[in-house]
Amino acid sequence: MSNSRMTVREIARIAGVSVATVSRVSNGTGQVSEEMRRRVLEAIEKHGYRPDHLGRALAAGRHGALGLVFPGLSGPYFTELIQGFESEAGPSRASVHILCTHLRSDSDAQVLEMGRRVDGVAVIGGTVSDDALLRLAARVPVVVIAGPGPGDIASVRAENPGSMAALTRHLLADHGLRDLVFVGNPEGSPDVSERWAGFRQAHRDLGVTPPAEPVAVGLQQADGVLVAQRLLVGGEPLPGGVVCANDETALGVLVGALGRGLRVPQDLVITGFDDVPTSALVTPALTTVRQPVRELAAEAARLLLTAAGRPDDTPHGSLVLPTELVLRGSCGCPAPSPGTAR
Amino acid sequence: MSNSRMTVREIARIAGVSVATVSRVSNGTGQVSEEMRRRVLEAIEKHGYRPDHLGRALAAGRHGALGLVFPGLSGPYFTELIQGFESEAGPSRASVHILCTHLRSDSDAQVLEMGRRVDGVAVIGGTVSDDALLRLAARVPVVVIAGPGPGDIASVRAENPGSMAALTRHLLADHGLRDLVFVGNPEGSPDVSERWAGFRQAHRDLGVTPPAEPVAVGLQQADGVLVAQRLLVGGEPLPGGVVCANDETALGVLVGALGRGLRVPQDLVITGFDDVPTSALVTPALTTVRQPVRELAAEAARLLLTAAGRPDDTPHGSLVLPTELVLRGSCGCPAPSPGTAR
DNA sequence: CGGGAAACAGAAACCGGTTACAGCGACGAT
DNA sequence: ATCGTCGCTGTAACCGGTTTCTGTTTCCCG
Repeated sequence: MSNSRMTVREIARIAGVSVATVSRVSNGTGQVSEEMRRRVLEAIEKHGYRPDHLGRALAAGRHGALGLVFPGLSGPYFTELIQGFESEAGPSRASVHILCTHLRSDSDAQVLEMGRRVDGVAVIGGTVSDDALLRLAARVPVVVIAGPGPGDIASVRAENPGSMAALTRHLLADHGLRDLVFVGNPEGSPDVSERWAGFRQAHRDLGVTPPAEPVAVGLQQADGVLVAQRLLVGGEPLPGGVVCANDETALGVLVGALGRGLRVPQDLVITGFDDVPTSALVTPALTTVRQPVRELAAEAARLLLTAAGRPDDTPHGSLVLPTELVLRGSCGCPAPSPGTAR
Repeated sequence: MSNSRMTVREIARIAGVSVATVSRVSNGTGQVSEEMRRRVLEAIEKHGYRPDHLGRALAAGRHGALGLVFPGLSGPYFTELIQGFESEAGPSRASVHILCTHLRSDSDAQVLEMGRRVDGVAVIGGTVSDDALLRLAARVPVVVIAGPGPGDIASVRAENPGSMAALTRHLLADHGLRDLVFVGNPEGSPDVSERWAGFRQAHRDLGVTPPAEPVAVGLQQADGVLVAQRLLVGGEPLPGGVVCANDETALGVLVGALGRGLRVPQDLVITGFDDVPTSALVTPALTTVRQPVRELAAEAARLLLTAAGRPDDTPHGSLVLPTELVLRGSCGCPAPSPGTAR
């Protein structure tokens, strides 16, 4: 029963066979006679032997693990990402290492260190330097999630500028809104940068002058609440609409606006990006862009797992998953009847 | 420069020394003459050698890693937990493995498997069976976060029943409210179970009959919105107050209530538990109980790291961190002036 | 009955580090 | 001059598995 200190050699001694035979039985490889198999299995069963992961990994030259690097922010987006990644790695018996860079300066070194503990690393765009990314890719397969990979490093991303442009055009043309503000920091992440670009492009396409600067804040719900405080007080005229870089800030703005007695969308139009579960449920429901976050991470894990199998090292190319414009009440579109809301 | 296939023996051959010397130099242990050190460092530098983690771990008999098991739910609570854990493990050069059970049936086996890849495991209460927990603890140090550990397994938790009772007494006695409902599923997690107990205890202490059943829903913001839909429609009389098992559902209920034109706290009182960042920023600000989530996880990591050092295996005892009642506007207490809100 | 192939078991090398132990030279003390 | 000590270095064993390679049977077929 004492499973602690059991090794192949110990089991071999007990079963009266060689270590090779024990290994073959425990792995189901090679040819073993019925008699031998029985003896070995009996010893294994009796002493609760399970092969040590380290020895196995060392011999195989593989860790059986994937790494996931993300900035260390709160919210549904990142848990969703983690779970999408994990749900794909788990069935392949690969464990998942995570690293929160917290946007610290030594994160490059930490990522490199992670590179020698796993068989592949997925990095959220904007968390580590391009230099570190390239050095990392020299050792293990690397995939960038939600951002561009430098060099020929593979990337998995959602379609951002197109759908953000479509959303902005919808507000400008269909609802006739003007004086839109964009909430989000384009410097902070490639995703936001692309959305800001799409936002401006839509303006130019329609001959409208876009705002010169975004409202550069973080991506958390609390940031949205702060924006509402800043934007909706005093004698300042209300903006025509608040286009947020993600749903979390949009929900923050929404809560802040409703809490100040503003009516959405009559007094203020608000839109988000991501389509997190809450967005369909609030009143008014949030107009947003649906993004397959879980799929993004799952796809990254799949790429890494296949790349880890072959010596043909890093996967190439850039995979762009489609997004979908979701029009709900918060932009002024007629809200679907509550029963059919998804 | 080719760091790939460099081993101790290779470096030793190049530098013209023995593997022992290389190891001593790279680890800074033992006595090495200046001349030897120089030669070795030169070879290491020139060929970009970094010792392989697997070989080192195998020799040391330690993985240099901690595991974190959580159910796989979204939201700020879990990202907070992950980061608290990671921020403590990182500086000790321990990597963090995560496992989302998704409340699947085979999670016990997965947890056991994780047990042989790490030096210690932290498990969120309610995610794996007691049996699996005990088997796991036979191999590696184990700490339960936010829940009771079976046997003498250590646990780190926040004070739940007392602060929830204090909050409930405040609503019943100070605000004179009746017909409170409790939102949360006591079966789902030990935390919620303790809070439900505190809620009922406060009723009994004041001679008020508590509700027989909680509104048993999940812990996500979307669940709160659904509760608002269910609770606040039609001819049903409004409850006197909605006491939520955590802030996320409370924020969901708040958004749902505000979206229906209800005034909080005049028409409906809402309280939460956790004090997530958003709760202080919404209007009205959410009355809640502050819980040191990050600290909880960090403390668990610390316990595991010290336990992993010594052969004295699993840590014992149960550590209970204090919580703090935070009275804000959503229960009817006078809201602090906006400038001083924290 | 002889020959070849297939089935099976074990010894030993290997994965990439760490470290106990032994050996060797230089130095100081007796 | 001799002995002990100290400082440094190398050899080899070890961590716990997998796998190659060799050798022995056994079986089948001509």
